[in-house]
Amino acid sequence: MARTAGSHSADTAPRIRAAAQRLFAQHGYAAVSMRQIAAEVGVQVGALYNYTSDKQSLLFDLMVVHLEDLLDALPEPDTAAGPMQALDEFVRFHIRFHAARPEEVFIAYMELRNLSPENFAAVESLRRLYEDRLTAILDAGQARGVFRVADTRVATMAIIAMLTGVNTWFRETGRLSLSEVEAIYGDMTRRLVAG
Amino acid sequence: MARTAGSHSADTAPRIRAAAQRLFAQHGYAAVSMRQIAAEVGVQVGALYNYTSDKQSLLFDLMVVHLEDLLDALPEPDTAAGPMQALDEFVRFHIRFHAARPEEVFIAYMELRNLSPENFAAVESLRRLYEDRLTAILDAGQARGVFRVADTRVATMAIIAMLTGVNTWFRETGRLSLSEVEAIYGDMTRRLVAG
DNA sequence: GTCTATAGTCTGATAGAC
DNA sequence: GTCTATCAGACTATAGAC
Repeated sequence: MARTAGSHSADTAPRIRAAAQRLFAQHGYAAVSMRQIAAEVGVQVGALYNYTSDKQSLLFDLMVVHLEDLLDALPEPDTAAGPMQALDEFVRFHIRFHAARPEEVFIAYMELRNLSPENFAAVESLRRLYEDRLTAILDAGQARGVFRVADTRVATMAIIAMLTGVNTWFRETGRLSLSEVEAIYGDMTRRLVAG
Repeated sequence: MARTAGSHSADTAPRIRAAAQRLFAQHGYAAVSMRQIAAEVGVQVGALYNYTSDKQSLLFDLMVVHLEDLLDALPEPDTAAGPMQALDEFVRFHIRFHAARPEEVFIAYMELRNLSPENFAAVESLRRLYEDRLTAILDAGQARGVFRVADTRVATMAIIAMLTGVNTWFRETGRLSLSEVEAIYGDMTRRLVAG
């Protein structure tokens, strides 16, 4: 595959993605200029528009890929194992996945209002699919009498908020290891829903 | 008290505050211009600088006043009543206070990275004081054997994240009333820490 | 206290050379 | 595919008239 004249690097596209992600997470979408992104990549601003139609779709792509990765990576519950183990697996997965991607998570939560209405709707429906996976676990546990929850939808929102909150304070170099944190949150979540 | 020549309204200051709060919450600090704020108030942009030294201190003031109000409004635990009741009161207070101030809460969480380093430190120390109030309740309950928590600091962060998350989905016109929500979260929190 | 005018800089996006 | 140059407008903050 011959390079087009003037092409200096075959992987400009992922480098633009990475630069946008880093800068959006650090300064916020609205505060970052296309020129800043170009400088981080090492190209001039005009070159960015070979890879993205505009700044908005740079943000939208980051969010969609993140949420699609999240949905793809979430393990299917082992129906033979029961709801309690499914819940435990969800908790550990959520914490591990989110701790590994602090920038993506930050952007996905903080920049929702900078999406166009259509893009916002698309992102929200992906997020809703993820929430539904936890609600299904809670409903199954409730039906079998393993869980006793006043409202599975409210419990879903409560648990996800609690788990995602880990990203606001957890540091690799901190007092607790990630697996200790997983264990503590696993315990808290079990107690939250136990029948 | 005579009006200065050219003064059209004695309460321009609070109207600037209100406009900044509304616009920052809706569009984000970085996306809002001083001209937009001035237009919302009904003055020209130059007039704003009679009331604020710059855009940054507009944001900082909103956050500080919000957090000071929060700390002032938080009831002192009734030491005779015991930790379980203190926890319940904290939960209900937190949900009620935050539900009543969605804009302030949104700004206080989303715009931290737009604070200057000194302003960020000041805001973080106020937030820390609030967190400490919950940690103290958990420590007291732990000491008396009423609570059984693996780590009171982690439980503090988990509970506050869970409670604050209510603001992302609760609507006055929704399926549940605010007092129903308070009751559900009160129950979940008790189970989270129960000994 | 509010106005208008302005300084100096930055913005997203495009056109056309190479 | 990347570059330079450019458009048309917006930005924060200030100065000085009233």
